[in-house]
Amino acid sequence: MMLQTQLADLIHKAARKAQKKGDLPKFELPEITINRAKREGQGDFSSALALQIIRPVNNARKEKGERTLSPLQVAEIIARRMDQVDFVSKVEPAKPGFLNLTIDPGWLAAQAGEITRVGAEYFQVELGKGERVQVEFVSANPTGPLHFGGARNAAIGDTLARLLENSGYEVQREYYINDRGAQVDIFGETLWRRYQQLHGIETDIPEDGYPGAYMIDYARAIQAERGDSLLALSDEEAVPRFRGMGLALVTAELADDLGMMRVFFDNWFSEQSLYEDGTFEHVSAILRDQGDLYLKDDAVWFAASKYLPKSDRDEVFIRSNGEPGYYASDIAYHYNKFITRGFDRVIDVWAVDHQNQAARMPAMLKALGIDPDRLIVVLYDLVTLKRGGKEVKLSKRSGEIVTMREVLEEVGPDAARYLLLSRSNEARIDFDIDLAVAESSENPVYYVQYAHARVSSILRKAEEAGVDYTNADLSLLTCPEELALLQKMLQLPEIVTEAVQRLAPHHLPHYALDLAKTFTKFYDACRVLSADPADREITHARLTLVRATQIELAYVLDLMGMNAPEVM
RNA sequence: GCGCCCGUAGCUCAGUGGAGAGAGCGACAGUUUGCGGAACUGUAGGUCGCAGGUUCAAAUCCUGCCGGGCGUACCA
Repeated sequence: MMLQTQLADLIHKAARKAQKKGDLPKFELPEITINRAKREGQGDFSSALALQIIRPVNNARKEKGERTLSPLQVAEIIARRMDQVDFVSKVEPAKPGFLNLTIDPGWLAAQAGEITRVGAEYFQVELGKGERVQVEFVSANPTGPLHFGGARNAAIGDTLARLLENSGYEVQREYYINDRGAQVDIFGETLWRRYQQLHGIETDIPEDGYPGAYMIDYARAIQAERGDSLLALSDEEAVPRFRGMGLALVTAELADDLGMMRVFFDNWFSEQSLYEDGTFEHVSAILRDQGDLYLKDDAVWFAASKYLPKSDRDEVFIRSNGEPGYYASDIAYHYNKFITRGFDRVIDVWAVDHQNQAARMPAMLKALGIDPDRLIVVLYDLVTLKRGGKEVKLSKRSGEIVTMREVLEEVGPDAARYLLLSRSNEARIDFDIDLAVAESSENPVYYVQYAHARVSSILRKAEEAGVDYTNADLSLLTCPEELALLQKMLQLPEIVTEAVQRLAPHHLPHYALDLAKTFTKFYDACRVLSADPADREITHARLTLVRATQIELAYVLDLMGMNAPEVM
């Protein structure tokens, strides 16, 4: 159990006991929150419980005609009722009413041994209890290569999935393929025209088609496989054929590109399939039977406003041309997620320009009888690319785009993932290519990985020297840098909990940098390896601490989908 | 116009109810015959956009305003 949870339990029990024994009046206690101390002399953790409950305490006392208490006195009362435990060495009430707790240094030192014994599991928090959650992300239109903006989606979605997997959730990663509708029809037609052009036929691509050169590459791939055998097709025959072949090419390419980013999907879900397997029909029937659909201006509308008290906006369900609207697909898709496949929770990762769409999701879920809280849409802001201090446009009017692949080839997946994760979802990112490739101190990616390489180097040297530190006397770990490192290490479960509960993966890179920093300070202050026999014991203890650090650094890097290099 | 998000150190950003607001980079001044110097130490730098309010306690919650981004389709 997380240290803070244990401390909160301890204080809760003490307060309850004080109430039972009559030291404090009886009333429902608030949830106990534990804060990390910010400065020296305030212990390691604190609780402000006494301040929070001062009013009900004194109200009750006044009713009984008793004298009122100060928050500090209440803190003292709680402190007196606290159980003795091995991990807390000091409990100090402090003005104006805090309760400061100090972690026992001996217990702290012993955790280095626990970590080496248990491994990365030591840092895992059981939050999911086996809950099945789907993370749907990227889901870019399958009409061309992934542009670099999609890389942020990939980094966020995949890291959320990793966080959840390591916190007791059963996770599925899904890519939703928008393989039907006008967009892909035009894509198919463009491809067909490009194919014809390759064979010397004079024809233009559609006006609102896809002008990018990559379309010619796809046409070449088809040409390579089928030669000119498809030229005889009529337009009516060709467009769907080319649409299908193009989609297959693009999805294979998407999977390949995402693999470069170390992102792998468990499932690629076809939008079209919702219309082939009857889901759409079924959902339509449900809504129709509930009276949620109505006809207006030759289109069928879904009465979304019925389910959202603050909104008077309805959504087109079937357009006047007879084609289902995008929202209709979304209803069917989420019916499939929650009802057909029965996920307990679904996370959709969308760019912020889909904010309105996100706001409309609760209405459909309510109409389907699904608790809207089971779906969380994670919105993230856009990415701009910078090179030489200047912004590089991700997509140009010519149809050319800066692809995720070309950026990855330049900066590598580690730097890309770290930098794309390092800002909160709502913040816009300026991705500086020059910084991403810089092998210098200004690049945090290298600082973190370098710490791991350095740790590995020490352990490698120890192994070469045949040092066996398995039964080290960890009580020797007493200097400030050693204890600071241990404190920092034990913070990870809090960070992970925060990241999972708020679906905010940006806490990871910040923590990783912090951890690397704290280790490097220890490294600088405390010599680990020594040939002097007098240093034998302390060397063994410190090697245990270094090994524990290695386990944790590797784990944090893995949560971010990054490599933990032993040599750089 | 309306809706959502953002506004914190020179720059890039953490911090969403707890004590005196943090980190990285940059600037300045130092450190080093050892485990990887891609290092370490120190200094300077802030009306937390502005104004009210709630609270024992506000960068954090509420209201209004200012500035910026995004959105406001029978597109996905």
